Amino acid sequence: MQISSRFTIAIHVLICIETFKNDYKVTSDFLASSVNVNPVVIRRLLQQLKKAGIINVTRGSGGADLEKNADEITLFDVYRAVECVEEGELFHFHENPNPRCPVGKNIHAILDLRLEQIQKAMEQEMKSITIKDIMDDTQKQINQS
Amino acid sequence: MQISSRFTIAIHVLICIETFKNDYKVTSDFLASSVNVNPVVIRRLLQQLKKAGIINVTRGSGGADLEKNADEITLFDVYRAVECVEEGELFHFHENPNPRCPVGKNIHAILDLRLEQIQKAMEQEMKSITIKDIMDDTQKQINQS
DNA sequence: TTTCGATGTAACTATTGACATTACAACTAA
DNA sequence: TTAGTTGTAATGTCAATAGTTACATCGAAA
Repeated sequence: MQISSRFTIAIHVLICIETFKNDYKVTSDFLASSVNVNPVVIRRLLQQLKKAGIINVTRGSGGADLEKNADEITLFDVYRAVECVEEGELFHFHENPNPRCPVGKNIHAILDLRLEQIQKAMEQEMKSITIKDIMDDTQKQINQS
Repeated sequence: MQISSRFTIAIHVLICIETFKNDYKVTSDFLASSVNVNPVVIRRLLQQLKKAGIINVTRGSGGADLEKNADEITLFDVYRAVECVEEGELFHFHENPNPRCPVGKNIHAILDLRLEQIQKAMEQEMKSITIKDIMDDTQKQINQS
């Protein structure tokens, strides 16, 4: 099972918002066209990003813009905002192991620390990358192509 | 979306195989009882671990045992063996972004390196932990409880 | 103050993947 | 040959993602 495409779509959306902020009104239709999904999917996503304090969405006249500076938004913030994993737990634990088996009884206690260690490694890496970094990558890539 | 419980079940199974190897014939029914899932789920999992060269499964008379030493099996080996993520890609990319949008056209090239960087961080951590480590944790935990 | 373009959200559907379960052929040792 | 086990196909159930339609609500401009 992979981490939901909501994550990559969210990054795509944030890059678009920042890239086109001076030239276009960045609406859900505009974004939906770039990402190539249904506008409602984008609107739902924008709500999640808004709740997390990452963007503003303007009702009525329309459009979205960043609430924070691009270098203050990390990929971890985005990841958390779009709730790709339930309750922040990357690994799905099998429930109800047999309590009468010494391994089954203790497996949760045994593995919790190790799984957390792995998850933390991933999250640390996410925290080290900001939307600003991706914006810079984007400029380079667009200039090249 | 979380990483499949196949991963934690596989670790549970390997710990059981090693813990009980001298006292029981470790069959799919035995394992199913400890994990508390259907024996067929265990058999399918055992096949994946076998294909990866991690364990042996004895047809006919039954039972499973490790093919390598516990300190030569990393959590990454297990993770790969049970194919928790499609084609080794942790992140699900949205397909068909708009090629006429400068962001949509380049988003894949822009993000690929960064996502790989995050995935690698997680995989490195997985490679640093072996079944032997978990076995040691298990002994401590069982003695305590 | 009406109109227009947009957001916010509910409702429904389709699709996909995980996991459970039944059934049975194939195999091995006693 | 028999009993116990593995290997695997077939089928069912459930949850999550994502697509779509529909419409109430909002805000700015005509």
